[in-house]
Amino acid sequence: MVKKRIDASAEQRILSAAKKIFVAKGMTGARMQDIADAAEINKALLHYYFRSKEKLFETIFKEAVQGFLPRVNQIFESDKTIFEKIEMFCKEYIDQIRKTPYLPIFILNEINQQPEVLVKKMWGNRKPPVNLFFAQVQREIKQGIIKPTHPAQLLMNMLSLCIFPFAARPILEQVSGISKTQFDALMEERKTIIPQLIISSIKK
Amino acid sequence: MVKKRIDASAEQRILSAAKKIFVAKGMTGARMQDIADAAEINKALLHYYFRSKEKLFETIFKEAVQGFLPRVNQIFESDKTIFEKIEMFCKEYIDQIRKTPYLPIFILNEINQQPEVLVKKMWGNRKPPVNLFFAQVQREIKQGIIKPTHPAQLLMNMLSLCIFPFAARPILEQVSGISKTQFDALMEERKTIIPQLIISSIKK
DNA sequence: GTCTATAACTCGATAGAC
DNA sequence: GTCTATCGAGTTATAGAC
Repeated sequence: MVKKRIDASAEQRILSAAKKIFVAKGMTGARMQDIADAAEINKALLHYYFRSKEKLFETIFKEAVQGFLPRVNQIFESDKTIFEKIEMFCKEYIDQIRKTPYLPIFILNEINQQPEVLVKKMWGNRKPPVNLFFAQVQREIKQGIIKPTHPAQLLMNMLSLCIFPFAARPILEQVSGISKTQFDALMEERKTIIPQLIISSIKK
Repeated sequence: MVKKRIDASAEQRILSAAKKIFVAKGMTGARMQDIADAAEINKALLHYYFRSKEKLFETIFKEAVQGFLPRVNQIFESDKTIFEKIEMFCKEYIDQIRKTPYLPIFILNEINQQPEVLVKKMWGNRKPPVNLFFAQVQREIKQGIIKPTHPAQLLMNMLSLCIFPFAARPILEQVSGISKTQFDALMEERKTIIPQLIISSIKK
């Protein structure tokens, strides 16, 4: 039961390599050999640590999704106005996606492949505190702070505007002829543009 | 060289089945056997009509993308104000995606898998008339009709708000606990909400 | 724990009869 | 054109030595 802990342990190297390969090629496109090569270990070790490709994938998928949420949850659970939360959310989210720009399309695609299975595995029993957000929106509507708006529309707008450009990046760059650096600059600008856009649409 | 043209020809049935399977499972996830079954023909016939899986995929992919664009192109090329074009685009686009809601995530994912190859195959030499749109935006900015805005930001906003909800549909439904019918109603509402949102952000 | 070798199986592709 | 049968490459997974 004793494992090497010199350098990164084999298990850790596998996890990191598997994440890289699965995110790049998807569940069906990734091969165990690719992962073994990236981890610089033997293929058989993958099965020693994680019984099967599917188990390994599940581990990676959970990890990927959960690494994506906690900071965002903090914002929703905090004690701020909707306006403040929207602004914090967009800035935080864009910065976070920038670090792992291929994660959104990976998650979206895999969930579309097997929605019931994966959605359950992602959150188990506790979902992100969207209900808190929805409740706050409805409260502030009643208080006359913001215009009547379906909270789901608000959420869709925030997520769409922050995430989609990364998922469509190759198309956008090609179609509109913008460079990598221009794209980065545009995304930086979006950290202020998006909150403005959304807030001005609901502010009374 | 004579082919059966009774009912749908084998070739047509293959194309339709292949589209269904490829869109649902992606290039790597789809199997030729699945496609043959869906088309109710033998696996060998797939190779008779389309030499290989890759060729068949390319055919489907091109068809899928090109079926997605012409109506949209018409709008951009038309002789309207930016405000009118934005409104027409969003309404038209949402209606179109509704008919094939799995197409966006399929296209986004496949392009992320092999960006250079597929982007070229999609448009060959002629890209969608995004440059026309960009030019018009810049013209109307100079004329003082709309606020200074990077045209690419405007395009990203339109595409994001229209497309993303479909790509993230399973997550959105699960996380925010909305039903299929509620989702449909929300998307119908978005046909007017999105243009309002975007136009009010650029109107002087 | 880590490796080599190989079993067991899937899948794209082809040969060849009709 | 359409089918059955089968090949051969590639992949997941396991057995067994060290």
